Amino acid sequence: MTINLKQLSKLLKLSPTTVSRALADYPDVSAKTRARVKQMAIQQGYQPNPVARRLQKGKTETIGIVITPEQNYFSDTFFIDLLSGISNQITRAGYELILGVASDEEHEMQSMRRMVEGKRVDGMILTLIRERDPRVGYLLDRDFPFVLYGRTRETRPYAFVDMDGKQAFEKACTYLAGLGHRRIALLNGEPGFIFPVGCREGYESGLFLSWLELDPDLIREWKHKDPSQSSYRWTLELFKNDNPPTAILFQTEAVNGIFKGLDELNLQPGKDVALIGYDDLEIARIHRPSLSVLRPQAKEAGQRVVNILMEVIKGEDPGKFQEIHQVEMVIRETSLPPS
Amino acid sequence: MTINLKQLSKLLKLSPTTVSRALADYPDVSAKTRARVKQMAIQQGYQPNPVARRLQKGKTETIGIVITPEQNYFSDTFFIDLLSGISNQITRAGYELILGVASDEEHEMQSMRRMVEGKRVDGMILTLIRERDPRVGYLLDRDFPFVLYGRTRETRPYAFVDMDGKQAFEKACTYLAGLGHRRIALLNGEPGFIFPVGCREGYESGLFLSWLELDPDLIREWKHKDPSQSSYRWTLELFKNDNPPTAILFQTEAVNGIFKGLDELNLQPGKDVALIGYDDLEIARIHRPSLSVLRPQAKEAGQRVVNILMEVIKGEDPGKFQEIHQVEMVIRETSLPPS
DNA sequence: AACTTTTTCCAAAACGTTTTGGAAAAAGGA
DNA sequence: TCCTTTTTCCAAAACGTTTTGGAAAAAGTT
Repeated sequence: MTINLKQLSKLLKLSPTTVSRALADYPDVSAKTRARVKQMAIQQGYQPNPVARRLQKGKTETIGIVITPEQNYFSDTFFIDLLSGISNQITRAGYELILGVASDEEHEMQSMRRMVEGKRVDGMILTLIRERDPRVGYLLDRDFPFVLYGRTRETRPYAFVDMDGKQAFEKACTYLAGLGHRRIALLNGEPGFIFPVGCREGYESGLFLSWLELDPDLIREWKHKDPSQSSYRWTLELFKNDNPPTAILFQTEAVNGIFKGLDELNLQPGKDVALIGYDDLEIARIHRPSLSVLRPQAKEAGQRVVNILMEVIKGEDPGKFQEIHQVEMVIRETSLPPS
Repeated sequence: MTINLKQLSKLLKLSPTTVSRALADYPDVSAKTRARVKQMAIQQGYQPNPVARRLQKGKTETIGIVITPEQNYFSDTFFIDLLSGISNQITRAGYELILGVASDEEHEMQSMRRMVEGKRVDGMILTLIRERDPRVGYLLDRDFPFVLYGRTRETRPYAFVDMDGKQAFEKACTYLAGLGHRRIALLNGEPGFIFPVGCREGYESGLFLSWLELDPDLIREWKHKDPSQSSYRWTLELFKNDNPPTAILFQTEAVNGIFKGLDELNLQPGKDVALIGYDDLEIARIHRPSLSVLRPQAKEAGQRVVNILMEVIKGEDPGKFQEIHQVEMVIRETSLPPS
């Protein structure tokens, strides 16, 4: 069960060197002994001790990620899908994923530094990226391998996988305009993070392409810590406008607050107000009427992040890996023409 | 930055032995040199290479956990709170938390075996426990340290931290009965998992203590994979009863389906039907009327799990560590007397 | 002063791999 | 047969710690 290389080689009457090389498919061990070694290894359930291998190889075979619960990141399926893609791909590479949970920005940095400076990981994965993200500068400064899920303001080249939020919101916006909506509101995510920036760009571009005016009164931002509460208040406020919107674009995370607000205003989602959310959370499918959404492929993105990180760890130029993934639109019941 | 012990000892004109022992506060190094060593270590930013230490110590200093996304485990704050408590405590101990994400029961086992048989962890944390859980037998068979968050059917002693679901549901049930409710329904979690068992026991005990009859028509179970959909159907079905309930106990996870069902039946939550959910998710606080809940202290539980696991790894008898934590009841707006 | 005890330090071994740099054995070529 | 090349194997070193088992130096005792 817990046999090691020396014992295995004794059993085979071979040197540890040969056994090690046989298992690693080196060409300088004969096919016959290689087969014999492999068979015995399986029979004895031999698995090389990862800690010893790491020491010798000078690698930790480990990737780090730090998540923060205060931001409602785990709500529903999106993040776990991303994590699932990451985890599976890391396992496939024979690596380990170590997880840090930090309560705020400061602890987030602290947790990352422990991993990096403590030589506990070979690379980092960063999520929930801010517009100016100190983590990116930190990692670039010490030339440490990392990949972002998202983007940030940084002139030096770095690797990232991002969803094309701009294109997604542009698509949703022009779609609604095509249906005849003229007053389209944007309930955007918290300023400071990078994602809402793209959403806004796409929204404005969509308006422009549809020959619609941008009305600042139709744009608001909710708080990450409390998406429902802030979006609820914001929805009420929005319809005090004497020329209220007939459609709203938003992140699905905030949908409970919007539904609540519309309900209070006696407005029916889909019928009186068209809605398209970003992220296909469970609530979107379950709600009646079901919510039209923009659906990012989180699992695939997670896998790409890992594959890229492996290349960067190998020494490839991070600047070569900058991927922007398209986002599909799922039309359900809340994206009707204005009544 | 990346100085190692040998280099540090050269700088100090001491042997690596002495430096190592000085940093570890061994008594056989003089106070003077200890101070000198520590100061230089800080100045040079020396941190012992964890991989090398692990090899020498014969420990991985790593704890494993496997989560499964298909079950809606990550919904909202509960699980991330648990994970947060676990992670923080593990870091405090100088350990690492490695995470596996498995899509189903089979991969869950596979991921765990890789950690255990691949000597990648010193101990396992298990969550989302089934009534008969093969993971527990597996770990007990090979005498591998682990702690459950939850319980299972197993005669051999093992360590666990569990919430007192029985007491919680009993408390909620007698509370509702005390308000005058005579028809109290239970919308329980999926059979096969351990948690609904306790909920049911508490529910039945609560009825008994309140001199109420148990009516099997008032008990249903929803599916883990799709809590909202199944609980929605179940809610509609429940009120076809010619003697419908005036109150429902359930896991908050399923609340969207219940709200949806009640809405369709033109029943107002809180007013026409009293509701108490288990788990204080965001939706519970945000909803109007706000949802009365049973609130488990997930973070504290996570910390206890880790502390216990550390003891078990040290060789303590796991049977000594069996904790059942009380659950507090938070009365909000959905637990009024029957109208 | 001579002996004992305590304090302070360190060389060497060990943890379990992989890699380096040959060496022995087999095969091929003349 | 003898020399060269190729194939097959392995001893030793290395990765960076901690621990073991002293040894030297200092302090204390008589």
